[in-house]
Amino acid sequence: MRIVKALKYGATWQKDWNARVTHIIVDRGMNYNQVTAFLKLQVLPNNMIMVGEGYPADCIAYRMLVDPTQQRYQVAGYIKPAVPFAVDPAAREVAPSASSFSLQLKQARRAGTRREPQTPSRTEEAASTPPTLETVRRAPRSENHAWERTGDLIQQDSDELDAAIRQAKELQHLPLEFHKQDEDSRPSSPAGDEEDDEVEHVSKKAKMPPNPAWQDRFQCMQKHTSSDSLTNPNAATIAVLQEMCDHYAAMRDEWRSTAYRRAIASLCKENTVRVVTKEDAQKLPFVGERLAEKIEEIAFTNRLRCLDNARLEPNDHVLQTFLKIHGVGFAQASRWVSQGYRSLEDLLAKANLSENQKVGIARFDDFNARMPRAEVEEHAAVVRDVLHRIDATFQIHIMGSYRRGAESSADIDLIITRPSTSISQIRTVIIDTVVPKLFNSGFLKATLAATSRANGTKWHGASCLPTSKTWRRIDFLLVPESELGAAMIYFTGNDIFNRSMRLLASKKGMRLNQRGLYKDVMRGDGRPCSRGEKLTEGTPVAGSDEKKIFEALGVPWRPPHHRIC
DNA sequence: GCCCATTGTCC
DNA sequence: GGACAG
DNA sequence: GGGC
Repeated sequence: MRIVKALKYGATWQKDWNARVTHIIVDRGMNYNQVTAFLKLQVLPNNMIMVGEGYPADCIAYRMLVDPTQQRYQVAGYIKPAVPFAVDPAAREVAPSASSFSLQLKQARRAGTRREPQTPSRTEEAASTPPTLETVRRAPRSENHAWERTGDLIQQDSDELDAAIRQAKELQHLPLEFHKQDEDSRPSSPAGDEEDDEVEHVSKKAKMPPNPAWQDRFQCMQKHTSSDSLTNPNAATIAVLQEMCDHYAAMRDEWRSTAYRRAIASLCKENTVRVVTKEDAQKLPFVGERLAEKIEEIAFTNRLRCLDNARLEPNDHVLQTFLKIHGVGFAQASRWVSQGYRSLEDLLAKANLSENQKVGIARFDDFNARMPRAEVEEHAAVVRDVLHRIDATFQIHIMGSYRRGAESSADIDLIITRPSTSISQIRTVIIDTVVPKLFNSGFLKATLAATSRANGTKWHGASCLPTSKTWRRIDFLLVPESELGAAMIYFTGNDIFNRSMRLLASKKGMRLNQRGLYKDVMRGDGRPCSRGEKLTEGTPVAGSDEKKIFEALGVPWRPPHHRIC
């Protein structure tokens, strides 16, 4: 990552030891002797600049070549050559012969995100002492170079280097290693968390008052709408955190991204006062020390330095495109990228694709488009017509974002059920009759995941209205009456709300899935309610009625449009 | 140092 | 059994 | 990244 970044700002990267080399950037953890041994040198040539790994980052931050002789860039074991030559003005030019190669720091290409150079994004310590070239004192560049004296050009060990490059490329989607030092450099302050202690006490004593405090931090306990966004005094902070969240999501750092999402949710709830200090921020659930510092930084400076850095990350548009193909996840997308495929056309021509992926590519634009509510209803009506022509007691419920009240939806989620009818009977009708009929009428266009005859409950595919040519993703969930409530919770979502409900259930020794709520679940690690593989399925508590499931879980009822987390 | 939801289907 | 989806 |  550091190499890629430095290249973007105008550095050149020499893969062998040659006359163009001006700086040697040494990884933290390596010392001077290791470097010279690796380069097969007795001693570093006087004209060579050897600095620690933080140097390029600082140069980028300050938009200049900072003084490489500063203490913070010193490599362990390196004794600065006793230079002080008579300071000849000409000699103060930076490496004249080399500068023409690489030493002009250039602007990053993405111009939109840049700002004034005098506010470098570093810690206070660094910011207060902008390094300056004026202090640089070095010997004039010698004519006979060290590598010439040592005889042969060094046969660079390109295997090792290649391995490092491959590794760097593989690591580039991962967390922002680059910013670690930024975040760690701040001394942590003792934070007041007495409130939290009390919360823990309650749960540890295993007393279960009607609504113990420890439950309050679950997403499903709070009502959330999309509406209360612009009135929140923390809206600006939330927006910045959201962008970080999106960034980590794009990097496929699931846990960091959900951490941000949870913190954002807490901040959304705090809609009366503006959270400014990190002490206050840390009192919010899901906000720890580091997020609290970030919130404070945003409140004071209206921006976040590590987000500025994140924006510079080369986001791989090819990867992002591949990820939008139905049936393609991060594993496959990165495999294709590393195989050199650069476009959907490449994939069609060269990659071997699963059937679903073929559909996903052929209907790439269709599946990535959203449809208005009215169209969702039309699709459901087509299915309902066919179903009712067979048996009018079948019921269809439109679920998903539609039920949550969204103005547009990415797909159509339908629950199909019928009173006093077993799941296998429902399945037979749907798979043997309804689906074939819908294919014949031209409504259904493709099957992406068909339910197995034995015990399946879902059917995924694509549908298209006669008045349109855009294929839509459509899902059927086949549900017996006795499980309708649980299925509705499951299929209404959103995903965060579901996970929160299920997590809460497991904390209470129960289990929630699309079939029902179960109690007395024993899990493998001996602790009945926290985690681990379950040993017993548990006994059913509720399933047919959404409200009863909420009730049994101790969650205040929330209509679908308040389940947006 | 581990967990962070759970299940069905595809391959 | 991992990847992917919902 | 937070909670335990």
